[in-house]
Amino acid sequence: MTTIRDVARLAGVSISTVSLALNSPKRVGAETLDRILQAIKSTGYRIDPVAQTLARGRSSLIGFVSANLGNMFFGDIRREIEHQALDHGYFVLIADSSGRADLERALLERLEAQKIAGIALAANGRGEEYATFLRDFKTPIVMFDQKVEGAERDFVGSDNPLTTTILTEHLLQLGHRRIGFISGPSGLHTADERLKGFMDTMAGAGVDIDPSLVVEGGYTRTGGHAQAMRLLTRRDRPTAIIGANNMTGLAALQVMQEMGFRCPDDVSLAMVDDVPWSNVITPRITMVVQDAQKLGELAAQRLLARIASPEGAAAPPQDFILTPRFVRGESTRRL
Amino acid sequence: MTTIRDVARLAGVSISTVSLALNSPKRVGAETLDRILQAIKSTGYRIDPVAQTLARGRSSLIGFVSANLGNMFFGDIRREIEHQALDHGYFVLIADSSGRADLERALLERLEAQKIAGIALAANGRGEEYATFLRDFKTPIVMFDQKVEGAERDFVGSDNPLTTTILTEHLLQLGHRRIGFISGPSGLHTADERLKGFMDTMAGAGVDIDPSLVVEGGYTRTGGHAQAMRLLTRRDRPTAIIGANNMTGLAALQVMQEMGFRCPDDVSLAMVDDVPWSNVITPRITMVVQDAQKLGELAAQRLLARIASPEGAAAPPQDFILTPRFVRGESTRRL
DNA sequence: ACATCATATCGAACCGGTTCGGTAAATGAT
DNA sequence: ATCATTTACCGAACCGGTTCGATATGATGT
Repeated sequence: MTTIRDVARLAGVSISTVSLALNSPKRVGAETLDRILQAIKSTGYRIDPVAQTLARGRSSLIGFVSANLGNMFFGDIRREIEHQALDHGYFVLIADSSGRADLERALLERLEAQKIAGIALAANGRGEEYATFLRDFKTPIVMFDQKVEGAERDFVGSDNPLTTTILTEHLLQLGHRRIGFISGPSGLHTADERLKGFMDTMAGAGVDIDPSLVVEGGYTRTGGHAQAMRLLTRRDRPTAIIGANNMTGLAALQVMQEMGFRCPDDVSLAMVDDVPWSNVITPRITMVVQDAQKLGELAAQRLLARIASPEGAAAPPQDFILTPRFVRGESTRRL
Repeated sequence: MTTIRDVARLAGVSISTVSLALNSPKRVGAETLDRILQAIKSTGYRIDPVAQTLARGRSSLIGFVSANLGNMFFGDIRREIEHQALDHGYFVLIADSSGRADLERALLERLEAQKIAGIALAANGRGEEYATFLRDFKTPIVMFDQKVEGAERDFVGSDNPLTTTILTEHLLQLGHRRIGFISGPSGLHTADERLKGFMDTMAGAGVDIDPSLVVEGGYTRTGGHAQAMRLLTRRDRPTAIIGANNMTGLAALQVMQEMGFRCPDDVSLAMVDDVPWSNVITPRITMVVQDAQKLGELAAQRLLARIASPEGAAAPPQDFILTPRFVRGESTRRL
């Protein structure tokens, strides 16, 4: 492996001059610069990113931490961030927390130890203490999807109450009153907001909510399945179900199929977020989708800006809230 | 940040002794070791992985490079590798090549510059020259899914010819003769093998193959969609279609739905590999699935073994071929 | 009691860069 | 012609570890 010293020797300059030539070429004499570049060419010199990181105290890696890469929603965001990062010379280190707050925290500390330049985080930790942890983190963090109150970080997300408000209004308009709601993990930002969107809309329409129809599916397939099963085995089962995310929504559909209910004839269904092959699923599910690509784009821009310059780093944290889009399917029918 | 020197000072020993205590504790006196550990505790010292990497010439990062993280198949493998890597103190750096060979190569070189400990690779590059590139790579590589002939690396994959052999025999038994085959990118290992499995089985059964029914869908959704469209708009369309992977298989189903064909009544369908929500897709698709988890497990074990010891590193490359499993759905019918 | 050997610890070189203070030459001001 | 300032480059310290040869001490063999 050729080092900066080899280049310096060949070009007949000191190593500090080579370093200078690499980092701020204009501060080096034109002719000297030429010789150095020539030497670099002929030796095939590649800068060692590890040594550079050690010396600079900062690497050119960006971390991406989320709960579930398998979920298309996070996958799309990841793709977009990765794309932009590569454009700016950054490499993306991806880590999957599996939704476990303790693991997530360990991952973040590990990333920090790697002197990572910045982190895009869909947080799963919660609470005062976690917010403090995030706030005091020295590495720039841009949070997406999940907002942690008190973390005082940039946040990119969707209008979550609106997602379920739209779905609930849609079902109310179709005449549904007994609506089951499979919520996400209570305490999680999006889960609480989506639940609130549902509750408020129901209350706003003067419809009583049967509390036993509001269950917690934890945003997971298995959780959604279990809770949908509970809802649908009741004698007084709901006429419609809302899944607070794609996993729980589809899990509900699966339960309907397993139990021989037809959707939407027997039970209507609506959910938040899309999945990759939704258009070959029968019936086409009515949903509210977030613009994952746009979210990723914003998150990446924000993070790169913070990393790039001291001014960017000093800017006050800002929230970016996108409006989700309603996609009508055939999984809901008029009562 | 506290460094090893702080610990040394506090424990009243030299920094080399601290390093020794950390790396081979048994070579340090019991009492000294105690003092050092105590000093580490009280200072909250964490070793700096970057400095360690620079000094050692090797990091504790493992790279995972594949074409498409969104595809559940790769996602499952990733999860398994990540899991095992974390258990052994390694961090997984994930990179998505989007199936582009040039990008993949750049990623690999970049990972190597990071002095990564090892790489799990689902290769998309092909050809003699690429094989040489992989063979001469200094970092341990374990390839999975896609085998590159001549790379002389460990390989973990499935019996690919068997995947399509099983599906083809199944369709032949049901009386199908005009079978459309949507292949993967020609030149890609699994694609070629799966195509061969189809061709050989047809030939073995004495059935003539209409070459125009064999199309290249490139393993992608869009490619599969376009080719399925071509197959299904023909006057003499096939009675059954095989998708060489999950993307192209589902794309074919989508085309059928768009064109108003019913599956399996009008056209039968079978494919290789599963997708996350296949059990809510109507009809349940007949498929041959690989054991992704097992593949990931084997790949991780192999890679960790190579990384761990010089003996492991020296072991001759070995192939691990798993047998795929047939899952009968309702997407194929007797003619 | 003396040579031999293992054990515990240390000092210094090294990994490959960055950065800052300093010097010598060139440029500009007066 | 003299002094001030800029420009181009260098030397050395530093980032935070690892590793190896050297040294001092104590144990073993005879």
